[in-house]
Amino acid sequence: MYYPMQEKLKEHITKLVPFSNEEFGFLLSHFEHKKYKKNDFIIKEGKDVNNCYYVISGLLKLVFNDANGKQHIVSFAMEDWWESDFFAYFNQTKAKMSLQCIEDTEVYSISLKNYNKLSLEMPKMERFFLKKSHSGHIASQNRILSFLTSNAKERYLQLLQQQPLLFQRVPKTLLAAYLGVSRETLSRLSS
Amino acid sequence: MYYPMQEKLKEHITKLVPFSNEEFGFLLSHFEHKKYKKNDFIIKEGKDVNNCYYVISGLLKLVFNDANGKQHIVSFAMEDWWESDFFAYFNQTKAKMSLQCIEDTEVYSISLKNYNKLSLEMPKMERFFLKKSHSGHIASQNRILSFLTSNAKERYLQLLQQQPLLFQRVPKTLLAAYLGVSRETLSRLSS
DNA sequence: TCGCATTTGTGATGTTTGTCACGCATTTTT
DNA sequence: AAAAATGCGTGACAAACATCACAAATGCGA
Repeated sequence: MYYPMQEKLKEHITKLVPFSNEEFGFLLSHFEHKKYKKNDFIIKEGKDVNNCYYVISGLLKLVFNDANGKQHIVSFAMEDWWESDFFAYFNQTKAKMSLQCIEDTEVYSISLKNYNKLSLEMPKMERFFLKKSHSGHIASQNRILSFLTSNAKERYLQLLQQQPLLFQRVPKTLLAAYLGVSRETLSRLSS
Repeated sequence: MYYPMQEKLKEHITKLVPFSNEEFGFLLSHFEHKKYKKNDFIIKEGKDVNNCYYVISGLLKLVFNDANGKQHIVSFAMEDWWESDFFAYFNQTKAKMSLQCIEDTEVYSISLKNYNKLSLEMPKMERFFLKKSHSGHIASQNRILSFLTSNAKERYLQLLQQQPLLFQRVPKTLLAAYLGVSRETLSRLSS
């Protein structure tokens, strides 16, 4: 029997760190497969964050809601991304952000307990997590740099170039909340 | 004989992951101790990035210089911070940023070769690097959030609250380059 | 298919921030 | 000690961006 979801994760992981089929079967047993519908909350602000998520398919937004009711999008999590409210996850505190489905989404989830267990049992898996964390950190730094060096129009053009698919999949309002400009300004930039 | 610098690193590491004196001696042998003077470049844009640095004492800035000759400060690295141009370091490419001393600075440096060697030889050390990388990633996300949710004055006040020491140690011009505002605007905010 | 919510564009206006210019104090260099 | 560079504040003006208001278009559920 063929499991395309498993193959996706397997390729994703072994691209960075090689694993045999047996090893992969073992590490997979630490994950749970879950499906969510559009608009479902995977993580809700104020609640516990028990899991970290690998996106098999679909699209998520990691959102911070400020005191004025405005939403700010820290990241979009697409296919092959790992996402969570990492601070709350690793420190076992309540979520300050929400993780919500923009589209129907399939994920593998791993609890912190299993994350730690797996890291201890399989040093190669800890190596994988380390590499992923490095790229996440680097990606965040690049986003910081775009705020420092670029104005709204330039950030808009950079995103259009780097993630053209996003413009077909999410409403402009959300892109504005990601770019840090108002909806109206974004609308004027794109015309 | 007493080595205060070694003690600093030892405490810094064992706070997250415990090591015996023997183990620490072994891991320390993978590092080099170096001293730099104010204004020295530790990493220079366009050059190779052979090392990652732990700051024993002093103060560094991680800077990106844009096409217009403006400098943008990605981060200040103080005592107990780890810093490098991580993209260039892990991918063995030329530096896109510079790491320069704001004050006379002492560091421990580790080459990528030794970083990988150490990670393989001591799983606990890989665990330490993983935890450090997580906190770096989380810190970057918080910085992104401050750009999304706050205007110049609010970001200025947040920095003042979170890093009050910085205001005594670095010129306002650099703080402005970190906050993403012009020197003049920052000057008006603080008066 | 109808009705309603969501999405998007656009004008008018005000606020925030950047840029250029200047003066003066402080620090560094020679 | 003189000269040069750096740091810092401030005025005047321009550019970027937010906000409020409204209308048209689109999508989606009953």
